Amino acid sequence: MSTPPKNTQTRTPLNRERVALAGVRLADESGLDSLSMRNLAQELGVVPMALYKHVGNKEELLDEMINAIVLEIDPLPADYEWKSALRHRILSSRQALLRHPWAPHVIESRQGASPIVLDYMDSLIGIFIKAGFSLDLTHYAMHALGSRMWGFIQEVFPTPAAPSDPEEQAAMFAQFAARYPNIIELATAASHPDGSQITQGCDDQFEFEFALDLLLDGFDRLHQNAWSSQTDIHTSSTPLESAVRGKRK
Amino acid sequence: MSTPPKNTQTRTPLNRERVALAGVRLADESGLDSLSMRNLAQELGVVPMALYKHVGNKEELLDEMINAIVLEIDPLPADYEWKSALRHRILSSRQALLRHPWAPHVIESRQGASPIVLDYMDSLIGIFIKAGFSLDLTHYAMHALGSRMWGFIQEVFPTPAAPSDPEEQAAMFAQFAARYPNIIELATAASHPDGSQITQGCDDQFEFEFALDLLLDGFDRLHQNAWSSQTDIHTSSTPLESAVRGKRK
DNA sequence: GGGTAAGGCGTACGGTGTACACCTTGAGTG
DNA sequence: CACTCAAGGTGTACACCGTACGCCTTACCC
Repeated sequence: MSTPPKNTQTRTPLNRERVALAGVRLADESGLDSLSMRNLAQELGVVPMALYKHVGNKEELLDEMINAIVLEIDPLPADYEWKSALRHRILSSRQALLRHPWAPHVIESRQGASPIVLDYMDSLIGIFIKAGFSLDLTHYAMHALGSRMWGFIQEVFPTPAAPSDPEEQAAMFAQFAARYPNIIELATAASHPDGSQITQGCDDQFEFEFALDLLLDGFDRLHQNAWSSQTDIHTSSTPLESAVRGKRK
Repeated sequence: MSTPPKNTQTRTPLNRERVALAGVRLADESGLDSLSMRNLAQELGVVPMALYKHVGNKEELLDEMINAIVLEIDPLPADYEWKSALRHRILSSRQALLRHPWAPHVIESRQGASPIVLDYMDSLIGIFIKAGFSLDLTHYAMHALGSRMWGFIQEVFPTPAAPSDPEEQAAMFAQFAARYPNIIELATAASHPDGSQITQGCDDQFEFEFALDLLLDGFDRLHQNAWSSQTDIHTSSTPLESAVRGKRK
């Protein structure tokens, strides 16, 4: 019987990390839809079931892929001012996620954070606490950040692609303007503002920082006004109003 | 040949809406994972491929299911003040989505809004515009709302379930406290605050309204200060600061 | 009554995740 | 050296998925 080519030395055995990294690469290059256990196995020159010696199931694979990305986030500087530290951390996370466009969708589908993910969240909470925020306010601030703590926010504001044919485009535009006057007004204003500075429709980065700073400034104000969910909850139908406008009486 | 039982009158023919509604029901009762074309067909007493006479493909089915939910949202009152109108509309959307826990995940997975979804967004934009908001600010405000305009926000703040065995639980707690001191501090504070008013860990509704009001108040302040992305963008590294703190100078 | 089209049916294909049994290899030990 | 044993890779098989394609039944209209 003919001996197969001896490639024993080229075959370094797989492990959890190499599988996860290959998963990240495959998703980066071919999209999340292409990330099947079969495709991934082929990419690694291995039979599909071999992967299960390392990851248990596909969910675990996805968990591990997220871990790999979270580890790309910049560590905390030693000394910092809370707002800029949060800002920097979150924008760094955003950069990491922008390198892996499939990641937000996967993060949202996780249930139960891995230790590495918990490390990240613990560090964010630590920033608030170290700055003297009450645990109460810290709690709600973290919830208010939501997925923004990862540097992304679900884009639920689609811009339907216009057809290329100009005539058809005009017809569709007219039809659109009739039914959605406000959307059209917004869209046309954004495409050529006064200064004609904004070229394409949207500036994702600016939009993100706009909302992030709005939240951070809001936290700041509540913190300085010693906001508390306990004292506030029954004094106003909108619980923030009194604190936000300054403690009146 | 034996004639099959004549049930012609009981069999009302399917249509797009009935299929969508059945899909909503099935997802409500059995979860989104159980919503396969096969299961849905069985629920309707029909063969799987029959559905494709009405919906084209599964994505279309999901689109239609979302439409059905959006139509549950309260209509706009005739006269309104912008902040309470937005608040009411969004909280009403939240109520609709709470009845269908699978909906957020589906909404996020959509690309390209249906006419009915666009109607909803157009109405939100209209609230801002009618209140005199600049198109500029309206644009960023809508983005800042993100998925919050639907009344949900991705919960990326999991609370891993504690094991039932008390001894094991204590061990896990100690281990947790060592690695995630801030998370533990937050969690223990939330579970028995000063007034011991909060019973369970979190109050979703309050958390949601906290963040919503924080944003709405922020929009309000920017609007009153005549905020603009153009004038602001180069005067401060954090674009909001100058406007938020009041136009100094 | 004959044509027509809508709507339901049946089969089949290629894809998925993964359970289970098997085989190969290399290190450790008598 | 021979033996064991476990880790890691293999192969087959199953249930399920979305859906393409062709056929058949039924209701209606001229």
